[in-house]
Amino acid sequence: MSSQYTFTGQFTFSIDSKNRINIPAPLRKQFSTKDKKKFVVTRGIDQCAWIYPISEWNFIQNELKQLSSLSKTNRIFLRNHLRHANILKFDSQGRFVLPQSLIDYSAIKKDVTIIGVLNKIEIWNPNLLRKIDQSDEIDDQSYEELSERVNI
Amino acid sequence: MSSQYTFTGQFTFSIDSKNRINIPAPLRKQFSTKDKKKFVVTRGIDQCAWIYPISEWNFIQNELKQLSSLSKTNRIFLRNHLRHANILKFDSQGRFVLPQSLIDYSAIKKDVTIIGVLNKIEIWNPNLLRKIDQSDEIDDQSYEELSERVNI
DNA sequence: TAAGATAAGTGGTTAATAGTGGGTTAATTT
DNA sequence: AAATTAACCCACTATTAACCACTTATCTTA
Repeated sequence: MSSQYTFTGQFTFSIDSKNRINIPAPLRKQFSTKDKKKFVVTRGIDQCAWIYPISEWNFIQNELKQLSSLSKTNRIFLRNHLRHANILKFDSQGRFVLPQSLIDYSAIKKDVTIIGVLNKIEIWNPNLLRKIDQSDEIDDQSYEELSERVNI
Repeated sequence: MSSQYTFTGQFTFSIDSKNRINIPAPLRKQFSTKDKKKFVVTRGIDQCAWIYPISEWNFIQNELKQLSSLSKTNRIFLRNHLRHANILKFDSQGRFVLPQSLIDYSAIKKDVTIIGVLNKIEIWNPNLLRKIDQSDEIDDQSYEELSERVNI
């Protein structure tokens, strides 16, 4: 069963003096009535924050349950993924306050770049994203491997 | 399963002061009632913008959903493919506004050349397209390789 | 083939919404 | 009880989307 969410697009917003960030309307509109305005913010694997609608997060949690804690990698991964997860909801203007720990982790100052990546939303420091963009080229070998699994 | 869309032809239109571009009627007429007026504009692999009817795009999205974000290559690939994708619909006159980022990317000024390429539509700066046209000749060797896979 | 009718392409105006900022009250913490 | 934080409300501005209007081209039909 696959996700109902298909976030796309890129937006440049700002974080205000009360650490509030606005969710871009095109993304916010996708939130189903079932999920109300609830979502989870947590650490991304890269240096950014990830946002999952609550139903997505529940699905991910079920996936995570399959990882045995006998493996050290699993233990570390589970810890880091779960301990920084905050269940939030956005206010009547569509904003939420980004926890200080995530502001620090993703080195966010004044501006943020918000991008939709299918079932999640990423919050970036614009400069970091730009840097990643340039350094993280996908090599031909990886493209070859991708092509065997994805037909587009 | 192959696409229902078979866009063909070339048209020269203009972009107006509000960054609106008209979809040529022959192409627009193909949009199925199922797709309403919804489509996706995104970066082409060459220096142009690509338009996919929403059902075409959904197919691509479903393929992308199979990629786990635990892989770094996947994360980069997903981000860069999705962040430039804008879900839009054309207005009652058959136009849409081309996002500024795509205007920049494809170096569009006043005139645009719109061409149908099977399941997608390409938006070009006429000068760029002309230049590509001259430099990107297909050599005999490549034609040979093509001939083994496509029977026309 | 000429004239009317229809559709297509382009331009502008208005009304609604989105993004942002700040203040007030309620809740929680110390 | 004081202080800090979180929820809620109101307001301003800029952008966007819906609407209306005009000109040119194409098609139809007498």
